[in-house]
Amino acid sequence: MTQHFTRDKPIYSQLVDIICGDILKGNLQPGDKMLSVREYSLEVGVNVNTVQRVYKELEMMGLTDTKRGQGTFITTEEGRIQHLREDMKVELVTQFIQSIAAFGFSKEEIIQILQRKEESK
Amino acid sequence: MTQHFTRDKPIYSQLVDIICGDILKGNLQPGDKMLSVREYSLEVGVNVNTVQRVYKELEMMGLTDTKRGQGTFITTEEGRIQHLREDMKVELVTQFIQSIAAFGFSKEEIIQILQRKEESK
DNA sequence: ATTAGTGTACTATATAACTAATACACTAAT
DNA sequence: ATTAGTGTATTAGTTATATAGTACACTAAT
Repeated sequence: MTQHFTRDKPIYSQLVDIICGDILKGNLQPGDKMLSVREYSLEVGVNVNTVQRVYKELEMMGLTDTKRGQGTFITTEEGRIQHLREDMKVELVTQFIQSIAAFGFSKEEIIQILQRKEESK
Repeated sequence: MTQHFTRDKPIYSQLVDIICGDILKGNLQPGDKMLSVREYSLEVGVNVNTVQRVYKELEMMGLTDTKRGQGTFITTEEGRIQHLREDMKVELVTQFIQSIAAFGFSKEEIIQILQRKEESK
């Protein structure tokens, strides 16, 4: 079950994004035990150290709790998840607005296209 | 006049973006002579080779014409610029939609925020 | 006490991306 | 022919990323 990665971004970073997405979408619920670093490294076909870095990032973001010897678990403090959700939203939108301004598009012009687009699920 | 760059993206790439923006916004007009690689390298405080890479990219994108010994000029084929404009627009929106889907946001939710945001110029 | 499963730390290596320094080559004007 | 201004090529060094291998440390179950 190897994953496909883009080359414009480090693998560990893409994995963080994927897991964040799974948490925000509820695929990973508070309290859920995550795969061990070794299991997950096999699952996605990367080195253990890469996964370790992913898990470290997630813990620094406050999204996971690591219990040495037991495993890594999705945080049960749902406030943190909601917080992440809001932060993500704002950051995404802010960056997007910066981009469209940098390239000389108007907000209205963009919203128009956005509304016409199919929702990609 | 040194520029400030972010560290999550190569300098050359940021410079390409800036120049693309200037072209799309009309700050750089078709036929305009660009700064020489050496001038521009001083202007933004990076190495000549970095600028060279920027100019190479721009030429590959069809946005500039390079005349060895004379300089680099904004293309006079305005169709290319319009083409770039459309491509940029679609790409920006597409990537954005992918992101918001990956993190589990709905399009409507995002458009709402987008509309409330100030236009950042 | 032992064992299996977990996260963690460390060192080393390979590779690619990025940047830098320097030298080369073309063009136009004098 | 020379010179100043241009783009181009080559080589080298730095950094980030990813990987590999190995060893360590904690926990729970037996």
